[in-house]
Amino acid sequence: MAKKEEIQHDCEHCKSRYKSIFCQIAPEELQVINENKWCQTLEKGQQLFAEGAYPHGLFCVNSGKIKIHQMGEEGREQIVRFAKEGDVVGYRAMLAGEKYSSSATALDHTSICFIPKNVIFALIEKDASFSIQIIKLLSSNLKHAEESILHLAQKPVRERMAESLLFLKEMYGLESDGITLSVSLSREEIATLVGTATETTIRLLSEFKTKKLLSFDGRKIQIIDTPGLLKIANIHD
Amino acid sequence: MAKKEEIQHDCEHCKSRYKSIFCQIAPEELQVINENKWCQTLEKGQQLFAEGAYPHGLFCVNSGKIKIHQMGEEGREQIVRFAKEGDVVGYRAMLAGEKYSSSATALDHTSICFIPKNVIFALIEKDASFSIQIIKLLSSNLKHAEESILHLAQKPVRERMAESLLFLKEMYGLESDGITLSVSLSREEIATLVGTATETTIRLLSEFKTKKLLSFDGRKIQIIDTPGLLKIANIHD
DNA sequence: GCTAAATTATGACAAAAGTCATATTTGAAA
DNA sequence: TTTCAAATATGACTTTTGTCATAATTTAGC
Repeated sequence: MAKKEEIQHDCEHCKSRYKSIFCQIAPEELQVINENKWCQTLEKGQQLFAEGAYPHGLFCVNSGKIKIHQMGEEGREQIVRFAKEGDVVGYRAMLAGEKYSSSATALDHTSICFIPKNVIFALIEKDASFSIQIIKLLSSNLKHAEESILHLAQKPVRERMAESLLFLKEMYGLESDGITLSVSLSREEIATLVGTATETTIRLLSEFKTKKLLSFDGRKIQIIDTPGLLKIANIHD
Repeated sequence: MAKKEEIQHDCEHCKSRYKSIFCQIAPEELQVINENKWCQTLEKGQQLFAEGAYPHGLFCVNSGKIKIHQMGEEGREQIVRFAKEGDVVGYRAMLAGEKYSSSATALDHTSICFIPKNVIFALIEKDASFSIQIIKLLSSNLKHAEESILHLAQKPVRERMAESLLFLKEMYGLESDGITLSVSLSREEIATLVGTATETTIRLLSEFKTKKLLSFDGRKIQIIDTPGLLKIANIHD
C-alpha cells in the first residue's frame, strides 16, 4: 500500500492543516503526529479504502479530490460524500470501531497522509478541543446527510440534478476560465450522486445545455447560468 | 415550556442512563448533571423543539417516542430519525453551535430531561470517555443516514415501505400481543418516513394486507409475516 | 493515425409513482 | 349516541422516471 519513494511532508508547515480538524493542535502533539504519519499519493481512479475492510487510522487530504461511495443493489454505486484539501476521510468507521461502511476513491491525482488509530485516540484523550473538532466534523456531515435524505425523498430528479451541479461548483470550484467545473465526473458518476439512471442524467444535462444553463467542453461541464440553475434547483436564499 | 409541577427524577438511579451516552459518567459528574437538569413530560403531538430555534442544551429521553423531522418543499414533512428511551435528541445542532436543522415531536406520552449546554461542554472538557460516547453516537447516526441515502436513491418505494415497517418493529418493538407495532403513526407520517405520497402508502399497506404480510387493528398496524416483508425489502442477511 | 472499448446520446416504450377527485370509515368531541 | 372533521380508501388518469436497444462520439492504447 505505502510506497517507499513517497515524499514525507512536514505537518508543522502543512497548508491543509489550517483548514482541518488539526488546526488547533499543540506543537508537541503535532510532533507526535508528524513522527507517526505516512504520506502517499493516489492516481485518478485508485481506491484509498474499501467497504468492509477494517480501518487502522484516518486519512488527511493534502490535495486532490476523493469520492466516498457505497455499493447498493445489484452493484450500483452511490456517492454519499466528497472530500478535498483539508478534509479527513475514513474516520467515521475508525472512531466507531467498525468496518468501513463505504469506500473512498480518488477523482484526481491526490495526496494524502495516513495517521494511525492509536495516535488519534491518544489525542482525543489528551486534547478536549480536538474532540470538539471531531464532534463538529461529524455534526456537519450528519447535517448534510439529513439534507440529502430530505432532497432525495422530496425533490424530483431535475431539481436534484441542478442542485448537484451547483454543489460540485461549490465543493471543488471552477477552473481558471471561470466556467468549467474543476471536478471531472462521468455521466454515470453524476447519476450515482443525484440518485437516478445514467440515461436520465444524460438527457437532463442535454436539456440544461439546450436551455443555455450549461455547456460542454468534451466531457467537461461548464456552468453558464448559475441563477438559472438555482431556480431549477428551487433554491431561493 | 418547563412546568413547575413536573417530577424531577434522580440521574443516579435513572434506568435509561445505562443505555445512554451517560453510562460511564463518574459519580461527581453525575451529581453536576443531576443538579442542573430539568425534567418534563410531553403529550402525543407536542413539539420538543422546532427547526430554526437556538438550542440551549440537549434532551435525554426517559420513556416514550420521539420523531425528528424536517420541513421540505411546500411544507411537506420528512422524518429523518426516531428516538426512544436512552436516546439523546437535539444534540447535533447544540454541539455544532447552530440553529436546529430539524424539529422533534412526541409520538406518545414522553418523559425527557433537559441538560444545559454548559454542563455538556464542561463534561466534554473533563471526560474524554464522554467525548468518545458522543463521537460514537454521531458516527452511528451518520452511518444510518448514509444508509438511508443509499436506499432512497436506489430502492423502489415498495422495498422501502417493507423496510420501514421492519425498522419500526425493530426500533419500538411490538405490543404484548406480539404482532401490533408499538408506535402509532398515521399513513401520512409513514409516507414522510418512506419518502412517498400518502396515497401510495395507503395502497402499499393494503397490498401488504392482501398478501397477508400485515393486518390492521383500526389504524394500528400488525406485522404478520416478517420473513415475507424481509423478502420484499430485499434484505437477505 | 488507427482501432477497439468505453462513454455519451437518442428514441421507443414500459413501469413506477404521483395527483386529483371522490367515497368511505374512523374516532373524538359535543 | 350522534355528529362531524380527519383519516383512510379507491379509481382514473397524468407525469415522471427507468429500461432496453441502438447509434454516435470520444478516448486510450497501439
